[in-house]
Amino acid sequence: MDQKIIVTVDVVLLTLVGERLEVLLSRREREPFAEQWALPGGYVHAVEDADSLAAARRVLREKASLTSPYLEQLYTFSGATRDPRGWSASIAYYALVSADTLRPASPAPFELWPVDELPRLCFDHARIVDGALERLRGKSAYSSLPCYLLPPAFTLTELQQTYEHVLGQKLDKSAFRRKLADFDFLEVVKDAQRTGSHRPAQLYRIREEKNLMLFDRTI
Amino acid sequence: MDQKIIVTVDVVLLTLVGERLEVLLSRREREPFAEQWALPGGYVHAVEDADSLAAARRVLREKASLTSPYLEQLYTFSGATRDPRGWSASIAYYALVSADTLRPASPAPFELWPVDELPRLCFDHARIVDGALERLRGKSAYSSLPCYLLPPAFTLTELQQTYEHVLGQKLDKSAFRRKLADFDFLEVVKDAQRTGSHRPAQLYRIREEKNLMLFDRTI
DNA sequence: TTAGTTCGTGGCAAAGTGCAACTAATATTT
DNA sequence: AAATATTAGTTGCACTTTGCCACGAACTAA
Repeated sequence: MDQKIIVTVDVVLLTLVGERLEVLLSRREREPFAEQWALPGGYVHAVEDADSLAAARRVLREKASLTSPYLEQLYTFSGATRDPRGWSASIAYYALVSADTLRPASPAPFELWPVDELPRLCFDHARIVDGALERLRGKSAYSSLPCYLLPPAFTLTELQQTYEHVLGQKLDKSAFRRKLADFDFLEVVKDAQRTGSHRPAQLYRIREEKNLMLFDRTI
Repeated sequence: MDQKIIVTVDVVLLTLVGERLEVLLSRREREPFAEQWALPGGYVHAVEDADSLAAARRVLREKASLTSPYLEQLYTFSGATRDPRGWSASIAYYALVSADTLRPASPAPFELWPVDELPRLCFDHARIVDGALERLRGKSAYSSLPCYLLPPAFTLTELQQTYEHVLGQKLDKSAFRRKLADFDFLEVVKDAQRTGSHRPAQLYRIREEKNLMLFDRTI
């Protein structure tokens, strides 16, 4: 080994609050940059973490009490100058959760910030957030990724609006539903409807055997 | 820092030889696994490498005398058990080059192996190769990535065949050319034709201002 | 009952795609 | 010199997919 290298994981946890994507930030407890806003993260613990995914899960568990959101490796940001302590590599992950997942812990050591009104972030964390947004938006056009921003059961209109907010464009209702039917990764939740102020809407969920679906064309 | 962590870069260099994708492998010079086949790679040098991309470039320069191929970060493979020396993280990159780029250095410390007839590889390098192939194949369906498996100037038939070999399926000639025209990232090389045993073919190159193009639909 | 709103589906014109035939340009053969 | 073979590049057309809009269905509220 050439010299000691700092290895951390950082997690970009995204959720949809109303029409806006928000990201979970926490105040750093230690130097450098103590008290400033940063992504939840920390050193990889070689004794405790089997791999970097396990480290990311641990971070989410410790900082946001989350157990199993959608979690995917994003990119590794590295270099000599991104951390004042020395040459560092941050293995970045991004996580998607429904907004209500975060409600319970209210007096929490974290806050949700809209992605287009972020405070100044430590290190290169602003770039990491940008990378996560680019990945989310790019991948959402041809995958079922936005489902993970919703609770387990949702209506087709809710799903369409989620796609619209993530992609930043309106979609056609009938074309959207035709494609959902073609791709065939949802199933109706029997006898479950979203009952509101008007005609009730059928609830759907991701079919159990399907995980993230990649489509052969755009949604 | 919790404990010392090994940080390396490994590069999956892919090229198209005839109809088959091949990957560059080299024999390891040191323990562990000395003399066995592995991806070109090595420790990140904190003093020498500005970041992991620079480290990957250095590896390619040292092991394959390559200066500027298409080079993109793939994924970071990490964990306590993938390297017998301890907890390690390999920041993996993949590179694409045209076959003729590798011809010059003939008595070289590396060999090209067809991706579906690989020898036993060290560490988890077989998984890393799989990841690179998955990325290449996935991304090729909606991007100009396969261009980088060709020399700077090429005919449209050569480009179509490259797509076909990477994607593993035949494409329609007229639809393929219509889409190339729509996406508009190629330009004719004036007065340059591939002259063979029959009708000559116009040579094209990637338009200078365009880098990797992502299409809004499949090629 | 009636009006208002959202859910869900169907029709249709326009755009995109797959298939095959056609013309063009060259080398090779006769 | 003419005919043949082969690859390059284009065109026409049927078929599929998409975008747009409207309609009926189901519920709440007045």
